[in-house]
Amino acid sequence: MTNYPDMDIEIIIRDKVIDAIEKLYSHKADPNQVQIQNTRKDFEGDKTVVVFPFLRLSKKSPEQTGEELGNFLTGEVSEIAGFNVVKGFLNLVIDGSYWMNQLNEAAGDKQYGFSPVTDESELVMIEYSSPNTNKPLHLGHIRNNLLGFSISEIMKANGNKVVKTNIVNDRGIHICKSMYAWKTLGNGETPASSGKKGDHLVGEYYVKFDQLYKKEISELVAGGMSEDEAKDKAPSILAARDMLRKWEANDAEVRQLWETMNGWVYQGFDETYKMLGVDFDKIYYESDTYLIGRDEVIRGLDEGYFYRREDGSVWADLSGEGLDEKILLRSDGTSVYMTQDIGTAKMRFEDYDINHMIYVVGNEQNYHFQVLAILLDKLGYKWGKDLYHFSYGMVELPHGKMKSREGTVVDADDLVEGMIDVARKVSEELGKLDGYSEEEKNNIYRIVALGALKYFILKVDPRKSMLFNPEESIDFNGNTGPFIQYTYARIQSVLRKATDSGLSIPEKAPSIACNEKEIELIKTINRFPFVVKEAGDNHSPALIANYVYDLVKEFNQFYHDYSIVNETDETVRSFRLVLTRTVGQTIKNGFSLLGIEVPERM
RNA sequence: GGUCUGGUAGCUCAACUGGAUAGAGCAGCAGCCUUCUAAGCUGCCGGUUGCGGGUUCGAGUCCCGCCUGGAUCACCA
Repeated sequence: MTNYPDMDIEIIIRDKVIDAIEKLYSHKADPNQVQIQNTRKDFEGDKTVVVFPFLRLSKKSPEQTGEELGNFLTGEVSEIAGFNVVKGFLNLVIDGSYWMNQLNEAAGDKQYGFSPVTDESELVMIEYSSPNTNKPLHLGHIRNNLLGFSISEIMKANGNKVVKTNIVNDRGIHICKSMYAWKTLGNGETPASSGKKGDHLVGEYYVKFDQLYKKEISELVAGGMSEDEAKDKAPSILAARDMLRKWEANDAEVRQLWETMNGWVYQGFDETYKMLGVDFDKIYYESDTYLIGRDEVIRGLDEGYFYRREDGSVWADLSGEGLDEKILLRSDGTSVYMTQDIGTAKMRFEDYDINHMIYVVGNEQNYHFQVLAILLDKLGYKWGKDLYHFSYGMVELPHGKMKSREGTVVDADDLVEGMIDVARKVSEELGKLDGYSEEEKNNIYRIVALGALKYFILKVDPRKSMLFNPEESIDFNGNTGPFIQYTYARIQSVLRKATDSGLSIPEKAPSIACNEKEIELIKTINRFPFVVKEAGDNHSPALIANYVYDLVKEFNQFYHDYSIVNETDETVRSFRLVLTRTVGQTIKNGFSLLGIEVPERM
């Protein structure tokens, strides 16, 4: 009999299964053939070994093979207290003392489930958000920001150094449109003079430009011009293009206006970011990177990776990679989106010693990143083909995609504000916060509202598109952020009650004979570090969200069925208090990976 | 049209990457507060996993063909 106190039970089982196959059937089993999973709840046992893969080696029935393996394992591993075989599944019963140890591994560890970041840790740079500075953030950006922030936290928890970065698309024709509209129609309106948030104000002028442009087009078409020509000749678009040229030529007046309006937008964005609880370690601006990108393209041209057409435009021929040709510089020498991304990548790798680069960008840009990876590779960057495009699905409304022109955009600030209103209403109806100051209450409304919104978005598989119905407010009951926050607050309430009545909660749980719910809870807590790792490997906050929900559901059943503070057996009470506290800690840790706060009361 | 991607309960989502009887929430119905927070707990109802083949001990998951939604293929970003 061997004891492996600190080793994970699954590793032990895997090793011993391989031993067993060798001893019993004289075959070497491939470790990958050994499939171990948590036993489903409707069967007796804790860990299950799938025996089908070994039938070829044992040349016996699934039942008999399972029996033989079970007998071997029970004899070899002290933690295995018994087993049963159902069809081709060997269910192992793990001794209660093992679970008690597992609980005490987690108990009192504020960093439970997280791997430490060390000097040797790899550096992961994560780009997310990446707004244009001509309009405010909307629901699509919210998904991006929440995913980006959460992935960053998850990568940290997996022991990586993380640099959160943002590339701000602060130049280009779209910015000039807002600028032109403001200049001609704005009468000097400012955020201060109008009381409007800066990004919203600039966004209004972007819309006004579009209206003006459309009007001019229809007038020109009415005057006999073709639509294509009208689009090209409308006075407003000519003026915007002129501004862009002046901008590139460093025209003082245009630059001044550009800086002023962008300043308004940044102030607005900062508010929104702050409210969402997201931040960045390093911000890049397209206005700083596009020229570097242009130089890189020229270098690629000189070195023969790209070619120039007769009109002067520069292209990459990717037909060898099964893709099309891609433009890199316009015939007038100005740069496109791709150019800028090449420059930004170069700057980043000069600024940091990056091991992994992750771009959090919607799946509508899959092609773009496929091309970017190839281009960087061609330009000689060894990390080019290794960049990871975290491609997430779109947020759809009941009537389809958000269209700014059709007014179906769900504004980020409005959405958060609306959520806070709902949180306030729900909370006031329940009346549990009576006696708190307005400030305390407002903070709780904020925490709950954001918890609801963030959980709603993060619980779905990021790769899939998701539906948001603005008509129905996000739920606060069931599988939701507030339900989980509520359970956390409830746990804190129990712990307060314990200390208030003079009970001390020990660091480690005393050994007791656990009931089924307690074992289930420990098993669930025990899964957390694996879930964190899996979430990192799969880049999926949803795995964390679904896990925390499982844990909380489990706890609420336990809470309903058993007393904690009111338990009369002192040892059992101590054990349950430690268990309860550990569940609370695990909820908090899990939610921190989603960027969701937990309230002490609600 | 080429490429990529999705289709699971009335609705919104899961399913440990090929494992046991496909699970939750919402909505609907029926119960549980004199006791640690009822934003909770317990039941009931709800499914031919788009359709048809194939691969194997075993398929929602892998392969092929249809049906169907979406994205993308610009001197837009």
